[in-house]
This record gives sequence, structure tokens and C-alpha cells, in this order.
Amino acid sequence: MTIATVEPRPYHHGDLSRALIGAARKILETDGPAALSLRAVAREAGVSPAAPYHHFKDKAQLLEAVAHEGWVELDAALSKARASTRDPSERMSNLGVAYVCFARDNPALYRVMYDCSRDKDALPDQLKEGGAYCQVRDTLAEQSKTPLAEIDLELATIAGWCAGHGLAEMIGFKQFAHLKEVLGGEEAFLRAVFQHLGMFAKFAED
Amino acid sequence: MTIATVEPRPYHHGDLSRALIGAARKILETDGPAALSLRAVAREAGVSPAAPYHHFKDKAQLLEAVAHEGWVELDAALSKARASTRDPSERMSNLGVAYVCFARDNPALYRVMYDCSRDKDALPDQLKEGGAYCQVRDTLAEQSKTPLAEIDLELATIAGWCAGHGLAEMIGFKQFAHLKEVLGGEEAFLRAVFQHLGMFAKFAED
DNA sequence: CGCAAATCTGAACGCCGTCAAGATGATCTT
DNA sequence: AAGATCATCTTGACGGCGTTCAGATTTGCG
Repeated sequence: MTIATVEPRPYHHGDLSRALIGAARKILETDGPAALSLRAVAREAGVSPAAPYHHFKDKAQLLEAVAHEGWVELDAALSKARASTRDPSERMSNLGVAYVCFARDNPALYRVMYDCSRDKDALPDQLKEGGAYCQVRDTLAEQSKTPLAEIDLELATIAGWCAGHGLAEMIGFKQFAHLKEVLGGEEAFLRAVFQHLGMFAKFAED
Repeated sequence: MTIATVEPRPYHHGDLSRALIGAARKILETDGPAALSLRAVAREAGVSPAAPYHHFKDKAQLLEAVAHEGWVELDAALSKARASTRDPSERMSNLGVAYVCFARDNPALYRVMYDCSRDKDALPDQLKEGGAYCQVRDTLAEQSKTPLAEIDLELATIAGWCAGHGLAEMIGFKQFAHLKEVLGGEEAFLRAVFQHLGMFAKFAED
């Protein structure tokens, strides 16, 4: 697996931090979260099992670095979706689809992102400081005909975020295969579910 | 020889399967999912590390049994919430709150439930056969003024379930502490988020 | 009663996360 | 240029993990 035989890496790696993060992501994509051990990461990077400890306090801290990359990339994906159209309602819809598709296309990374958040009982602050969360909120605000109260804006953003996350976690379940087929594809299914959020919500009004 | 030892469990336990599930749940509640090793479960049940293998194929299968108990209990919690009132809209609202509160009060169990589902790429079939999922769907159907098409009913149920799950996973995050305070408690926060689902959804319409 | 099946134990394997001690290389001082 | 210092990497070890296997113990059935 290692290329060390051909060109023996110098004793000092050069940029092991980044290499370890890359190795971790490769393992995640290839073999899933269950296979992601610190030793496997070190192996993949061609270093000894103890080497990572000179760059990360422990395994959790390496995972945090991986998760951070994930949030940045989710941010980029949402930015792209947001810029994809000028039609207000289409923009919001695209944003939701983009969120779920990111999770579907990077399932292991997405898992690590939320596992780390749960360990800290908090989402990354970056989200509320110009990050992905703001994109949802701002898109909501832009497209509201009447200006939204600050608190309504926040609550609606949370509601949408929760729905997106929930759908992202469920999208792969076999039970939905039939609906995806009936509705003509996964994206159509996603949009249909988002549309029906309102149907659920109206019963929640006091 | 068998006279006065402390409390010598007979060589054969009697009902080790159930004892193991109970031990697992105790460890989950006490020390969280990270501490839930098969060896720890065996220790808690007072049995050797290899004993569980006579009752469960492997660790995953024991967790599945624990998860099953969780789904049954979630089912019961939703039943109770559903029967708590006759006011249609209040009933639906209570159902959502009950779902999230179950997750909040049994965080480790809730985690195991979805971890098992993800490993199998499917929710338990029981859910769609008279279980918790049906309670949400039927409550939706009962309360719709105009009869809902089958597919709309299903999509709305999924939408609500996803929102509930998403909120259940986020409810503990520090970022929401401020809102809970402003809105006067956690339950008020939950209801407010559910109400705002509609505000998000209207932009998802094509 | 005798014997097969079910159940539990003890010891072992390879993996894991982590740490301490020592080897190696790069950088800075003089 | 020489030596000292510091960051980096390795080796080896520890305890804990999931799992397996051979053997001990008990139960239940003929």
C-alpha cells in the first residue's frame, strides 16, 4: 500500500498534518467510518502509529480537522447552489437539494461532521459566522415578501436545517426506494418531501 | 462447596439474553455509547467475555436487540402523546414534542436505534406495520379537512419524521440555548420550530 | 441412568488508542 | 563550520477491544 519502497520518504515527512487528514478522508471514502482507525491512517500515510501524536492531541482532534474540511466543503456546495439561479423559490429549493446531495455523496464525511459536533454539544461556530447556516438564513430572508422578524428568521432557518439533516440521514433507507421511483428520481423525491413540510407544519400551529 | 460463597450465580444464568440487553441499556444510560463494549456488558451481567456469543451472533446483533426495545418504547411514547388530547392540531403538535423528548431523554438509546438502522440501510419494518411511523401518518390523515392522496400522506409523514429526527439530533446543541430561554423553555422552542417548518416549505414549491 | 445439547469459562489472536524513550534530521547560535 | 537545540519520527510497550476455540459444567431428553 505504501510507496515507501520506491522512494523512501525522508525521515521528516514535510507536511504530515495535511497528509494525515488526506489519508483519513481516503479511508473514509474507500472503507467507511468503521475502518477509520488512527493506525490505519498512519499506515496509509506511511508513518508509524505514534507519528500522528506530534500533530494531533488524539484521534478525536484529527477527526475534528477532517470535519472542519467537511463543513468548508458543504459551505462551498451551498454557495454554488445558491448562485445557480435568480428565481427566489427555485433558489431555496436548490439549496435544500444541494444539502442533502452533499450528505448523500459524502456519507462518511457527513457522519464525522455531526459526530464531532455531538461530542462538543455544538455545531461549529463558523456556521453562524458567514457559513452554511447563514446561507440558508439569508436565502430565506431575501425571498420573504414581507420582512421577517429576527426570531422568525432564525426559527425558520433551524426548521429547514433540521428537515434537511433529517432527510439527509434517511435518504438512503430502503423504505424510500419505491417513492423515489414513483416520483421519477431522487431529486424529485427530495423536492416533494420539502414541499410537504408545510403540510405537516400547519397542524403544529396552536 | 456451594455453601457460603458470596452469591454464586448458578453456572447457567437462566435468562442471559435478557440480562445482557438490560446490562447494555444500563451502561448506555450511565456511561454513554462510547463505553458500550461487549466485554463491559458481559462484566455488568457477571459473565465471561465469551458468554454473549451463545446468545448473539456478534456485538451488532446485541445492539439490534437493544434498538428494538427502543423502537417499541418510542412507539409507546407516541401512543401516549396521541391519546393525550382530542384537539386535532394539538394532537399533532404533541406527537412531535413527544418524539423529540424521547430522543432527549434517551440520547444513547436513540443513537443506537439509528446506528443500527443505518447499518442496514433501512428503518425497522415494524415502524410501517402499526408502529410509530403509522401513528404520525394516521394522525395526519385524521386531521386533514380534505382527504389526502395516499402519496401526499406518505410524503408529509416522511417530512414530519425527518424534521422530528433532525430536531432531535440538534436539540442539545449549545447554539439553541439562547432561543430556548427567549421562548420560555424547551417545549416552547420545539413547538416554535415545528410551526416554522411551513415558512421554509413554501419556498420549496415549484 | 446415560448421553447429547446447551451453556459458560479461560486462554489466545490480532486489532485498537495511547504513551514513554530513544533515534534522526533541521534549524539556530556562535 | 561546529555544536546545541528542537521538532519530528520510530520502536516497543500497556491495557482494552471483538472474536474464536477447546474444554468444563449443567440441563434435558431418551
